[in-house]
Amino acid sequence: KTPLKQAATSLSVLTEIQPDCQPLTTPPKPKEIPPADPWTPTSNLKMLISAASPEIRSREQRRELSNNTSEVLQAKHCLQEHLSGDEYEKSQPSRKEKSLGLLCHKFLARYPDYPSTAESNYISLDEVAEELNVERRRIYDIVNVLESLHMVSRLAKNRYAWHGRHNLSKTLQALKKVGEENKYTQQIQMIKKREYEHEFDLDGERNEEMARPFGSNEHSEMSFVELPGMEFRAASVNSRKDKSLRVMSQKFVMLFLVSTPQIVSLEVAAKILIGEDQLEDLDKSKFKTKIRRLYDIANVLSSLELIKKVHVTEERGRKPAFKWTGPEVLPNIQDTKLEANSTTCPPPISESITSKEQCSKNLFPSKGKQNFTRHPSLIKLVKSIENDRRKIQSAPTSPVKISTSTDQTLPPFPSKVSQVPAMAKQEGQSKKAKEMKMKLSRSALEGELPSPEAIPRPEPPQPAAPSQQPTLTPQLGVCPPSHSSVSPVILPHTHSGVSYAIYLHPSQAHTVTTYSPSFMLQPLPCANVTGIQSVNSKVLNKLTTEEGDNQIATDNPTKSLTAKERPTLKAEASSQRCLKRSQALQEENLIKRCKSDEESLDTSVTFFPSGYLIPLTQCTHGNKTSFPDTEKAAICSLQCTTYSSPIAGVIPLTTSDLKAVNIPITPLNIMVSPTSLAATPVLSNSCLNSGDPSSAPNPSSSVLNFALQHVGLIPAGVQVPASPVLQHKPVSTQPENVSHSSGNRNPQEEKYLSLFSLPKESQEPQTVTENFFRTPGGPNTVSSLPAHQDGTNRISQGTLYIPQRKLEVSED
DNA sequence: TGATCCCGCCAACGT
DNA sequence: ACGTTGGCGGGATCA
Repeated sequence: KTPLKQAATSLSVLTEIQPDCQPLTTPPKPKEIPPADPWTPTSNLKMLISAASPEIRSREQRRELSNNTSEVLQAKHCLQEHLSGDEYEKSQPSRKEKSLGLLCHKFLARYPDYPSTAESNYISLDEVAEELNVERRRIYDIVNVLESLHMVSRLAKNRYAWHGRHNLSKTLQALKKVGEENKYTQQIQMIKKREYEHEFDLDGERNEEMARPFGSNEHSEMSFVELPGMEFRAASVNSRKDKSLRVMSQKFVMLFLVSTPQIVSLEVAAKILIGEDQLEDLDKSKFKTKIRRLYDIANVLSSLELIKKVHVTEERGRKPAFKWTGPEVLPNIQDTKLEANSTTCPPPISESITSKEQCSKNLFPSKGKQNFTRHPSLIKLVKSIENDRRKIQSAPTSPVKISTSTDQTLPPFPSKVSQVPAMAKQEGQSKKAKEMKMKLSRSALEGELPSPEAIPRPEPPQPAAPSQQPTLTPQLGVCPPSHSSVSPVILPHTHSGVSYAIYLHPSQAHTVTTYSPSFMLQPLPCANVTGIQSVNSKVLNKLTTEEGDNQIATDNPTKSLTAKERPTLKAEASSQRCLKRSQALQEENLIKRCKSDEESLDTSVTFFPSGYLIPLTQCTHGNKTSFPDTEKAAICSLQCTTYSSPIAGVIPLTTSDLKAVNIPITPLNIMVSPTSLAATPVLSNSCLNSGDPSSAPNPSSSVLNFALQHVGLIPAGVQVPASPVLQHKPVSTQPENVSHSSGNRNPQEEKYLSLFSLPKESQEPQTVTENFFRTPGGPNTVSSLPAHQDGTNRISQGTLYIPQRKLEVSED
């Protein structure tokens, strides 16, 4: 059965790429079949082209495809050349044409990003291997990493189920969480520090310090594969103990999610991954092997557009690294985001399911997808739920230890084994309850929202269902939905086809709902820093739009739908470039201003904690949940103590708490500066924040996480070294994270986009400063906007950043 | 050259 | 015993 290496026929080759979603069934393209020998180089090229073309066709702009695309294009060129003088067939496919990245693209092209729940997308390794004409071994590489992201799950022997990106955000959240728990951030710094030291003192004996394992608390070998929530892998058929690739892939991703400038160099990643298991064996060959593997993983992740390759230039030279380009991962909250313009963007559908913890307002969980796109979805929902349930039941019983996310409380996802039983239990109530709930929520919604269009997702009351769908959102129970004020409002745009996005501070959200849109204009006048920004952004926006750029917000609605189903890739936000520039400028300034060093670092460290107020409420809720019981109990208590001070009314420094609102009224995207809006103190926000699906990640939770880290850190005895250890990243870098991918843009991102719409990002190298000193206010403000994305940023606002090293990141 | 990473041997596993 | 998975690292390619 193993596919013969070269046996594949050209026919099969032609097959791939159908935009259509049905995978296995894709009928062979009738296209022309080269009469002659199937294996001429030409045929290969054709194959490549065919693979590439769909993407090309799509309006791309996005440099996004970056490597892969370019490769394809190159291949194409080659083809042309060859065609003209095809006699001497070039050698075979050329290494590039066989690259894992390309292969992965082809693989991904066969399945929809967001497969409908109903349909079962099965993957047969044999078939795929045959059709793509590669050895099965290669498919394993791809599938393994996809599996680590829960984009596929193994069903049985030669079978996998395709989930697409539905679970992605949940998975990423989980990974982020685990990463945080593992203190990867610290580990990274540690490594950097070491390197740094090495640079200076060449003697570099890796003695004492080097050898010691990171942080005092050995996060034991939590290196297991975690199954974040959802996927319950087919119990029975679990294969060999997961060893590397899968785990490695997850860890690799964690590094991105945890590190601030979301850039991770291979070297660092390899060290961390190695270090984790074995203590230091600086085995060179081992290192090399690790790197090799990382390339494999990186290729797949690149194809998924989650990362992209860049080069980091330090004094030492240029090092290969990767930058996260995937969706921003919110802290635990869930993100039901309110999609401001669901129309335009492919909905992040699955988005995570929220944790029930939040009171979210999920009432309006709009996951964009269904809300606007299709109603009948309800039915589907139910179905999917059932499906999920089924899965759960079948979940493996083997205990997996997952330190991570398992919270017994209401885990955002039902994953851990331990949870399984609970879930099963729920089953009973299951459907019916859900349905009822749905109804309720729906009605509630309708009452609130003027337009019937928005269909609220039904929420399971409890912890629920592991459904992959976004559907299950938060529970009503916690927070009565009734509060429009609290929750972000989505106004379905009824009239004009155009969707608008308005971002408001949570506090104002209700206002919006309640009042006429006219009020929207008010905020604009506000002049704080942010306000200024917003103005600029507006201008920018306009410009961009005119250019015909791919402004997501303005794009035509129809497109989104299509896009959703299509495997194609989205381009990167055009805005990046601008952002980068601005960042660069800022950085420059900053750098000039501060050249401090280690000392400063110390300072910063010290200051860190101070300056933030954390809303109490949240602490209780979300946080609690977030910690795993036992082990972290201690920490937890600590945290609670720390944070419990009643500061409910306080608003986090960050300006970022914006809410997105979709309003039909004005055709413009109006950005309200958060700050201005923020002027009004937020009421009890626990609910607000946490619940708000739309943008802000739950601040408190983020804070907690952050705090956790610190707590752990400090007590841990890991004193913060004077060196480059602290790395909080300036928000500025964040913009890069804007996701282009089809569906996963979250509101925040949207906000971002709107704020800065810039010409698409170029490939020029950008310079990034890892740590710099940041002053409140001032030019940096801009950068702070995106800050709310994670707690860290939020916190960091008051912090000082010291320029540590300047890195140049260049893209290929 | 160094960065990438394809290839496929072959061991661990499942059945 | 045989087929499936998938570590692993040599060494070919690419830049």
